[in-house]
Amino acid sequence: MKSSQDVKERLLDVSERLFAQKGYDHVSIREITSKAGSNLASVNYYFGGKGRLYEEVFRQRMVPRAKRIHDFFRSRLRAQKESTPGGIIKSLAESFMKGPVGDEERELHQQLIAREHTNPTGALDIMLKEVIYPFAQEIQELIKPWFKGASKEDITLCTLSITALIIYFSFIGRIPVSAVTGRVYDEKFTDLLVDHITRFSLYGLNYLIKGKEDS
Amino acid sequence: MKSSQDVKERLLDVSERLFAQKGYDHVSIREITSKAGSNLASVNYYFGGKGRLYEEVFRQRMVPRAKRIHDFFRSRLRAQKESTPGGIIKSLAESFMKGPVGDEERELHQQLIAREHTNPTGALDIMLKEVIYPFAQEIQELIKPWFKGASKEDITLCTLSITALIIYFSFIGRIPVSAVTGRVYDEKFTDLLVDHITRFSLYGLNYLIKGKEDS
DNA sequence: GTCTATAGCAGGATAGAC
DNA sequence: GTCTATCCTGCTATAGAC
Repeated sequence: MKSSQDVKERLLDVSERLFAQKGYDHVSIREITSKAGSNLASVNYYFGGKGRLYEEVFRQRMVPRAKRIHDFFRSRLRAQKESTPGGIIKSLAESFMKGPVGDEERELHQQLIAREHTNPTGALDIMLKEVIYPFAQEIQELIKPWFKGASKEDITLCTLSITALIIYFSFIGRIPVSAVTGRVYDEKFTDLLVDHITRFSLYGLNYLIKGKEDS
Repeated sequence: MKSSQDVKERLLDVSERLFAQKGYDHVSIREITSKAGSNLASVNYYFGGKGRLYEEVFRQRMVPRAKRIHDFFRSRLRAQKESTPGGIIKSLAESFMKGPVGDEERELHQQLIAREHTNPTGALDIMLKEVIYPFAQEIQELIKPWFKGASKEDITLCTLSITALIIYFSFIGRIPVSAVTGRVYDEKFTDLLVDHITRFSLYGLNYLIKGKEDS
């Protein structure tokens, strides 16, 4: 039995994958509906158009998944006795790069986010408001107690730098990263990257302490 | 007098701006030719199609501009008595974020590069081979002597991390960066970012030295 | 070399039968 | 609710006049 719920869910699943793989413009309603095994008119019937379907993918798939990653990060953190900066960063990198979702799903997620960064539609705003902004606030609060003397702005920028590294290495920069290092993104390389990001960021954070000493 | 050279040049200039602003798919030959004041057929006549025009934009505009930025970096470096890691990184960030081109041109350049990262066509390969790869090699060679004990791979990853920060803060991450910091990208903020990237990276590099001491 | 007119195609959306 | 047939728009590319 395929209830109308099933059709909607399948449309969301199929279109999310296609949007991530090929980008919004390169996916046609014809392709979505044929792969979802539904009718050509179904996208318009259920969502009111291709653009609305895209938005719903963010609301019903991307946001909840991002929240799961967020929760995963929190539980990781609780598992440590004490949240040191190193522990925070490592939990962060691992949550994003090896988090609570399958490899393929994570890749879809990162790909769509990356596309929205360079081709922003309204959908990025949904993520910003629902996930990115609150998450950023939380990280800042976690880091702050360790760097009492640092300004709020410096802490914010450091937080952004850590996410920049994660986003770049986990997806946006894949092509140049592979080209320059000569490596493919297998599990071993991902582990190496998590390790690198953690250490580079951890040392980077030190400027919050030592920044004022030298000139 | 408009020689055929003029038409070609105008087509390259106009289309580069449009491709950067709207992305390849959202620019039509009609718009390009009308803004360039040339005929609808001129793109096909001179370049052999929209795709070829796009490639030529990279070959004739992006690559030379990137080489100018590269040269600017080198001259910056020579101006210092001694190339310390801090000097190298600062020159790097400044070359990209305040380099030898006007603000609008730099924004176009970064925008196109960013689009190619998430929507790769063959054009990114041109940049990789002609600019990105050789540039990355050069930076590595510059940094290497300062961190004798570090592995080649770690140095490569650090180099990539520095470029990741530059790329993220200068364009890809603009929307989240503005949202989280509450600031707009004016000259003052750009200066602050250059400063932050330099310091964060400089401290980050330290793990190349100290990495082995602590477990 | 330059231009117009048009071929040829693909896509989103919808009307209306069932 | 589901499906098909079709409309309409917008695009690239090109043929052929000038």
